[in-house]
Amino acid sequence: MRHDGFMSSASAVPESGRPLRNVVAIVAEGAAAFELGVVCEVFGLDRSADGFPFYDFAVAAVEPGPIRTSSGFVIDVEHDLSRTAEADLVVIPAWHDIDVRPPEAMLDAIRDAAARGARVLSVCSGAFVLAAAGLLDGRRAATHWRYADLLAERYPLVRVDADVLYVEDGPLVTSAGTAAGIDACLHIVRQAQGARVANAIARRMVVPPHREGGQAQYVETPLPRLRNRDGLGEVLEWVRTCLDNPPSVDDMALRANMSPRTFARRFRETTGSTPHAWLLQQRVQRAQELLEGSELGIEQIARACGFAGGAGLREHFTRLRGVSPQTYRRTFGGREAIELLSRPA
DNA sequence: CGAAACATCCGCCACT
DNA sequence: GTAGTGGCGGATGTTT
Repeated sequence: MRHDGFMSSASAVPESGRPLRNVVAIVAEGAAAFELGVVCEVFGLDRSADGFPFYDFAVAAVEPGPIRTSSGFVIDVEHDLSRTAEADLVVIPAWHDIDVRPPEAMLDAIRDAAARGARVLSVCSGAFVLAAAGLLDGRRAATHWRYADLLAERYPLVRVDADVLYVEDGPLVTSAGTAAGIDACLHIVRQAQGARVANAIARRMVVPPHREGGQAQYVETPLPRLRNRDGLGEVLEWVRTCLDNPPSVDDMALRANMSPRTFARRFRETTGSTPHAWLLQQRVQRAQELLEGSELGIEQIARACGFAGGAGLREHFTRLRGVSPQTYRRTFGGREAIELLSRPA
């Protein structure tokens, strides 16, 4: 398994395509502070000292200068849209008024970016900007549930999916309201820099831990009703109930009604990890929970997580978390533990 | 710690 | 021709 090194995965281009270094968020008068904030949090902080990838991040507008957010405060935008010319990812955090057609310069900028092969991400009502540019024609898309019907009505060629947190279709990623933007941003990081970097950033943001491990759990799990497009999510849930006696990869494939080979492929496509590597992550996470929240001994915890003895647990816990189980329990707790786990191994 | 037995992963390729 | 599937085998990783 080679998904555990930040340095290697951060510098190399992973399996899924182009590098991700240059990120631009486009804003306009009435910009949504939270949606923009999410993008800034994921891509705009320099965490390189901790071994995270560094993004060349900028906020741009058609006309640089002061822009008033929907919350009333003013931000000073330094860049104009020429800044998007070298972007690997262009983000439309939201659009202040879906009845107002975005300026042609903005539409041109994202069309050019997409034509160049850059990725384009929208959050919430930002999907209307992508749709106005014609980029979503014939593609699946997500937006805030309040706007889903309207988006489908105005742009009949867009296949609006109202159930998911975000949708990836080709180079385009569209996400639902506000916080779903976090999931979409992390998804893009996961593809470009690997699941482990994405998970670590998620930890750093103190996003609930059950969101880690892959999109299958939440992309394919609709907000209102439960539906699993390929049965993967159900299998993941099932595996979680028997971590003390972990199923083999073949068992999981059987449960998913797929051949082991296809199961492994599906698994990588949706989670960015391999079945066994993911399973180990789950077992170590369970151990982590038990170390914090129970009085069980290391041996007992090891057995509860499917290890034959403390040695196996120690090896994997240390590798994946950077400290031994003992040290973790003894030295760290609560907030400090979160801080510790944010560091590369 | 190493060794041996066992499981997983992934490129390759034939097949639908 | 293109796209998806799944078997195979050797390198690699895991368990005992």
